[in-house]
Amino acid sequence: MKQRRGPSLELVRPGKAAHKKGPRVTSYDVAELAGVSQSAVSRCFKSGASVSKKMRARVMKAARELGYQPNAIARSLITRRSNLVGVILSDFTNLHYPEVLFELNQSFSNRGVHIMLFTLRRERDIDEIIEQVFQYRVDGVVLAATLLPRQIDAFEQRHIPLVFFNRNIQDKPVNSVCCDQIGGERMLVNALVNAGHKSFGFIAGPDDSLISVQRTTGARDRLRELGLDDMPVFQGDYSYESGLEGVKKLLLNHTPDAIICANDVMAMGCMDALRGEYDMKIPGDISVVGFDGVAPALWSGYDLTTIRQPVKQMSEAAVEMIMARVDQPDTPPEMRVFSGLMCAGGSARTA
Amino acid sequence: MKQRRGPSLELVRPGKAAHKKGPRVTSYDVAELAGVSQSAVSRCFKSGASVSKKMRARVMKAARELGYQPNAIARSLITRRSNLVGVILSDFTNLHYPEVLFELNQSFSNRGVHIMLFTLRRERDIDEIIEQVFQYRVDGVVLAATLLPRQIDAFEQRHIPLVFFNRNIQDKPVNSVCCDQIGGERMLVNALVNAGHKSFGFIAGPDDSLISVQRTTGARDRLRELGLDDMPVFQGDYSYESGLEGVKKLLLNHTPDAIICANDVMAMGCMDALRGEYDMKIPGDISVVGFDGVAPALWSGYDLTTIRQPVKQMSEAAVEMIMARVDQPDTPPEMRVFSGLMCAGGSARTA
DNA sequence: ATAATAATTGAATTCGAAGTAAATTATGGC
DNA sequence: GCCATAATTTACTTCGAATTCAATTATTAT
Repeated sequence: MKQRRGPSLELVRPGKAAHKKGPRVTSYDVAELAGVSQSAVSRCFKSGASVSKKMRARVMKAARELGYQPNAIARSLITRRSNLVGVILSDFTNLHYPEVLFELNQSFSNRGVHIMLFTLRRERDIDEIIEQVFQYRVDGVVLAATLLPRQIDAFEQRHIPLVFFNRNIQDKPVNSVCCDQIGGERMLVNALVNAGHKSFGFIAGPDDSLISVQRTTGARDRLRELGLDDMPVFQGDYSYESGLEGVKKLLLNHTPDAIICANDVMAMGCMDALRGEYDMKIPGDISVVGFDGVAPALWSGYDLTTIRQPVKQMSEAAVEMIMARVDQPDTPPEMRVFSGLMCAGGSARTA
Repeated sequence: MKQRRGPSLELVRPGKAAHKKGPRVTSYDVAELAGVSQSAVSRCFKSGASVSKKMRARVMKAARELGYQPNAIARSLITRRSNLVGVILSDFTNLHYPEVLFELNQSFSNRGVHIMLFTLRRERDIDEIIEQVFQYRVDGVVLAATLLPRQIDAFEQRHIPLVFFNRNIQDKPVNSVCCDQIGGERMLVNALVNAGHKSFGFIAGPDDSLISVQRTTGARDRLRELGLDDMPVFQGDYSYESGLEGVKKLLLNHTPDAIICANDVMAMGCMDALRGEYDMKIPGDISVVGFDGVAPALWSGYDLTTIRQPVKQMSEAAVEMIMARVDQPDTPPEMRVFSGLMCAGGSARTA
């Protein structure tokens, strides 16, 4: 086992500790200690590389002694793969999104990919956020927010895989994963009508929310098909408070026997208002249904009849689509629509 | 305005488009188009740099034309600053943590720092997560999870600023931001006792949760000081279900006139069980209090009496501490304890 | 044992921006 | 207009790991 002084000397880089901070352990340090080349160290940390086990053992021992961890930043630079994805969420206050984030994180981390989180304070911050996303050379982006065509183009030009979460974009072929909003509302309406409900009220989300628009028209169209009267619509903003407010507005003129809410949070506000301020029995006097299937809605306190989005499957699908594009950039855009699961709770009379 | 063909030719790098992917725009491309050096481009994108306005204008124009965005990965490599921080969360199902994450993200992004999210499936995954955090050379880490001394040491050796969120570590000086769990419980107990409650029950979190231990002893000690009987403790796991279960166990033998829960989610489970399965009036027959101040607990359906953690201030403090250490590595560890805000709701008789 | 082949290993280069020091240009004073 | 000083600008090097290709070593076939 002859020592190789020569080569190992050449490994000492010129201005090593020249910079500011304390000594960081690099692959050169490991190489020097193990008496091998830097390339060898690099190869030892790559799975399918050609390394003898003697070499691997020596390098790993040295690495362990020095507490070496390969620098993912440097690796990203040369491989052009950051193993980072951006997740852009517009509405973090809606209880639904933390769940989405959690599931996305699970799915990505199973593939060794990490999430950089971006939240939008105001919708118009999006351009700034997009710039930052670009700067970090993320491998892909999952968006639960809306983009303008020119913004989508920017992603395409840079070949950054993009998946929209619950927003389908018109006039542009893009990847998206959606819950079938319309189908979900139709299920709810069918169940309500079958149980004898005749008069409806609707509490919607913001009018610039495509999800809300879809849920609203989904319900309205089905009611029309069934020959029922048009329902009054109150426009809320997905918040609990707007659920409370919606009830007050809807009960001003007439008394529906069912209120359909564009999401669970408003539905819960709605229920609290009906019980607390109108002393109505749910579902005896009135039925309430929501959409999303967030945890508190399923608790026995609310026991909300709702459409539960298959968040786990949707997240997994989004991740699959991103990764497919990363590995195979010419994968064509696809739209995957998942049916929600009807959860018949005690908040509505259903048949 | 003479053209400088010579120098700009030398800027063409040898094996430019040799790699795999399509052409990415780099500072060299911008330099070439603007007819300046790469250094100049770099300086134009740095705030306090010495650049003539003529130069800046020319470079910016070229950059805009090419859609150039500086590569944050390459920048991180040379500056040794990633502007990334890791946030490690152990229990994402607790509604409290999404709020923490959101506030942390707000505070960090105000400082141009981005969050890499890590969640723990099982507590023992922590070592693996730590490795990944190290690999990305994050500038700091916020932890809402527990660490062993050896793990803390690893962070110190690498000079990675660390802040614990609601976990105070014994026997080691570390940065932490906490809500005063003990003080909070004392406030609750005082209010309950002042209103005449005499017999208590407690629903705790997991016994390896320091927060739960502190909240439990905080309540118990105050009860003892006030000369009241020791309270039975049911050990839950912070989940809604364990709140339900806790009620069943606590009501088996005796009937307390107040149940204290180690967090809001269990308190809500507790309330639902009392109302739904025991048909008890809250707060007429029994009082319930929680801890955290999560959104649903403050809704009128529950209107829970609880201690609201000042999440925004705590997050801002955590961020400040991280950034202080980044800029000034020898900043001594500090522990910042924030008092919670007592929210007297309708779930408890209080005075 | 020897040639032919396969498996390892290493030197040098690359990713893209930033810092350093030297060179150039602009400004000021007289 | 000329020298001194300040302000810009450039060439070159650096950060740390991966990769290419040539060199070396180990295996196999003959």
